[in-house]
Amino acid sequence: MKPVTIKDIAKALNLSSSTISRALKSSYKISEETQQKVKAYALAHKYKPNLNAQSLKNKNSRSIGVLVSAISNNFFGEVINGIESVAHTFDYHVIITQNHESFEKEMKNLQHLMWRCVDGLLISVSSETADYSHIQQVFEQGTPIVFFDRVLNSINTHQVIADNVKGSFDATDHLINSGFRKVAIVTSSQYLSITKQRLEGYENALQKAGIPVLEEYIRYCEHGGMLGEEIETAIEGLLSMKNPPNAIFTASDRITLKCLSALKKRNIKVPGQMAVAGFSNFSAPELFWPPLTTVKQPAFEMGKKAAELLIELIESKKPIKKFQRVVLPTELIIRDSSTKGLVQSRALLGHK
Amino acid sequence: MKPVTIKDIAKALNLSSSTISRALKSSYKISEETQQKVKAYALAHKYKPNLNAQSLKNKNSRSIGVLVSAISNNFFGEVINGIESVAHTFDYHVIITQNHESFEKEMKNLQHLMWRCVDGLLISVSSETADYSHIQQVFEQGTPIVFFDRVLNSINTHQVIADNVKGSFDATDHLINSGFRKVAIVTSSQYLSITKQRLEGYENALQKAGIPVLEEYIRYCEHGGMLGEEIETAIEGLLSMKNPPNAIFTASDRITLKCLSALKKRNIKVPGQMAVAGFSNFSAPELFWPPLTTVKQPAFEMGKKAAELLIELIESKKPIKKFQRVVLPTELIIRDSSTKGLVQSRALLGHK
DNA sequence: TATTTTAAGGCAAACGTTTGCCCGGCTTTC
DNA sequence: GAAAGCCGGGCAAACGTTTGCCTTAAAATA
Repeated sequence: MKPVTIKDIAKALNLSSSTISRALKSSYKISEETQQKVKAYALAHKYKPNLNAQSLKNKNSRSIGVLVSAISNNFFGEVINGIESVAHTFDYHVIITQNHESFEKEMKNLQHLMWRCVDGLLISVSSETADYSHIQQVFEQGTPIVFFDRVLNSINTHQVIADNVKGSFDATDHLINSGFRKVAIVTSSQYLSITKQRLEGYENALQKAGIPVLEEYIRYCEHGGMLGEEIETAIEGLLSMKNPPNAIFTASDRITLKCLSALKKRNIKVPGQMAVAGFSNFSAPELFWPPLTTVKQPAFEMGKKAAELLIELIESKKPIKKFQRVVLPTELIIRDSSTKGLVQSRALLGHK
Repeated sequence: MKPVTIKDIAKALNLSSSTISRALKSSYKISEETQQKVKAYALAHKYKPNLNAQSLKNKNSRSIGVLVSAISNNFFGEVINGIESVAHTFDYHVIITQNHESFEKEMKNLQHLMWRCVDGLLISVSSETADYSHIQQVFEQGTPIVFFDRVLNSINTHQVIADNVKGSFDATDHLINSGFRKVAIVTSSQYLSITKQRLEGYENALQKAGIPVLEEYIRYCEHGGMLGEEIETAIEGLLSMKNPPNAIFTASDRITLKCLSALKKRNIKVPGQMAVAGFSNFSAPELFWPPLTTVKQPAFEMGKKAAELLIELIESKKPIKKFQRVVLPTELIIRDSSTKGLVQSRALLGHK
């Protein structure tokens, strides 16, 4: 019934607790023979170290904390799968926290994780996060951190991101090449690294085509699209222009979804009246109407790589000074939402 | 830098540790005056009890474990949001584990959670789970458990489920009333409670309409649709019948999605050649083509209720003998995928 | 032979809380 | 006036591990 402890083993084998502890750790101070005996007994009796006791003593917890905006977001769901896949093989536990794009919640979650003595943090900041002193602080206290997706450049540590510049360049370029020269962008808050990067790719593509960048074609969503009216305002603003766009590049899962809803509500046909392409990791973009042209990020790999780097950071004896910035390739998948007629009409014919 | 401990407070206030501990807990053994003093000091110095020390002493952890199949499933994502909403107000932490419909993983996760000394469990079993001895065991050891969604009747504790019988009755009935009398069902593994319940509703609706239940119209997916070929086999089986169905009722998020993909791949028009309605909590079913008729479960409420019951179970002084079976209402939302012509043609016209 | 080294392991304190028991002083009760 | 009953609080052990330091005996060195 009761779990077996080191003391139990000590008593059974007529040794002291310290010997057991050391034997299980293969300390050089314990003879090979004794080690074997102890390990065999431990295995046979399913000894599991008491995590709380270990944590109390070592001031760690064999767990890593994850800060994301929302797990219902398919992208983050996949990232977490990647994180767990490596964390579990290294026997770390993953504690997931969601901030729902709220700075307030992000701070609370961070505090909570620190209280839980997590050994390291995997962070993708909220779209409201303009002030990073809370993160800076725990970083300076020595907590290992790896950023992914939405990174903070002011904190010198590993980063794992998608090639946002190229991804949005590809999408915008594709829209332009498909005949849409009036391309708007609906994106997250200015604070976010991904916003800056995706904006850069968007502007690069326009520049390449010799199209001037219109400020009014760029719409930010302070709360990353969490608030319904954000998107409504953005779409309404774009549509009511004297020279409205005929294509929209949407910069995230949630924004893509809400933009499409907003357009549908207004009976704007996509792609007939408005072409759409966006960053997104939906599980079935081909089932949408229209099938969505998407820039897909390698979410699972991102989580995997970030977790690997973090655990390396945690377990490294000597402090690591050289930090990596891992950039993962994105993939543009062209479907109907961004095309001018052809594919669409085939689809229509199919439904006759 | 170092977090303040009870000992620090004791030293500062010239009291003993035990007094501090009791004062913070408002023990009757400590005078009102001293309590005030201690609490004020604790607050001022941001005292946070060391969780590991508490857990070690009390053999609990102020955390609850959650067993689900996959958080990328929108339904479970929402359930977890509900769970967290109440857990956090009661200062419990939520540890989420995914089994990806694997019995093996479910057992591992359960063991891991027990190792972490979770104070209680929120369980929705995997579709492979036919043997529940692992759950039975921790239950008998006294761990509070609340089941949700996919429940186990053999273990006597609280259950929170959706009204699966009525939900699938509604959907099937609606399909029949829309003119589809050859309704098949693609569902999860036979083991699951939701499968049995949803099958019951399906059969009730057929019975009401005087339609005999055809065994070949019922297709199970042992792995809940995790394996691509499961759905392929099911769809292929249905389509190759001498008397194929003209409507499919799909019993879960994942199955709905994969069935639609499989149909699309075969160029079967929905709803022209095959009507579809299914259980699902997609965030934007109206953006699919066709817009999906869905039975929506109150996922957030389910998580909330389950967590409330669990925490009550955990914190109750006297053992609770009387267990509830909470049944939450479902909602049928009719869209194009299940209709015969009218709405669909409107949609087509709109795209001309 | 006397001394140092090494190997193998034990002792006990420590991590931060909790809690059963004890204690001194004051008020009550007979 | 002595016994009993609070009241407010302290002592110390315990939870299960870890680790610095000590001990012992044997082996190596001088």
